[in-house]
Amino acid sequence: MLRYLEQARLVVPRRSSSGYRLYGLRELNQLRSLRQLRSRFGVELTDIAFAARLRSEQDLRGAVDTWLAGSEVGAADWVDWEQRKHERLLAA
Amino acid sequence: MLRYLEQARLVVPRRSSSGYRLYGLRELNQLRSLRQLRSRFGVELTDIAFAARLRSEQDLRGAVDTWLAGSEVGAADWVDWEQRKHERLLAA
DNA sequence: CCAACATTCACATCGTTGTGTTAAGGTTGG
DNA sequence: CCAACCTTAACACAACGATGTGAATGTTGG
Repeated sequence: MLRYLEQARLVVPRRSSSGYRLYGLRELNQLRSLRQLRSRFGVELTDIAFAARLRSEQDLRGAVDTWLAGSEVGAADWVDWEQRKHERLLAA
Repeated sequence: MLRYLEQARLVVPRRSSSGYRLYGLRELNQLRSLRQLRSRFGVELTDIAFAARLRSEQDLRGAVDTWLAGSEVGAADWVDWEQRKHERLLAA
């Protein structure tokens, strides 16, 4: 999993001269808070990727905002959706 | 696909008395702009779901912002990621 | 030197996303 | 009435996300 997160550039440890991954305080904190984000909010990695894009890509943010406004998607709908996903999980 | 979008509550047409889906101008616009969002920005449906959550769930937005700030993930990294995904697709 | 670690690479698995297909049947315009 | 639509339900499926497992090999503290 750590390798996966590294490849996704989410938590990238430094390397020792012989290639060993060195996890410092910074990385441990990232890992802990990342786990919190995921368990408490059901956030997925692609979601974080998207959040990062939203804050840096101006026109993307505009387009998304426009879409959301134009379609009156109350967040309640989406919460419902995520919730049903959860329920399906629990049913197994 | 239309059924899928309806179930995901993204584009929900009205129904005739006998259950037929009635797509009006509003829905057609939603479909067109949705397709643009996807093709131009590589946005996925879960991303839009997440954007909707971000704008309504205060504490979630805070948590994500904190995480992004604390880990100095330049958006360039994520763009890279998405780009490699694309390249892999094209390679097939 | 060697046991206990680490590394990469490759593969396996399970659920989700986004699509399409087919079957069995209801609605409707002409 | 009937052909041409629509509906739901069920299944199929490739790609991706998130995770684990194993083999073959390198590093290191004592």
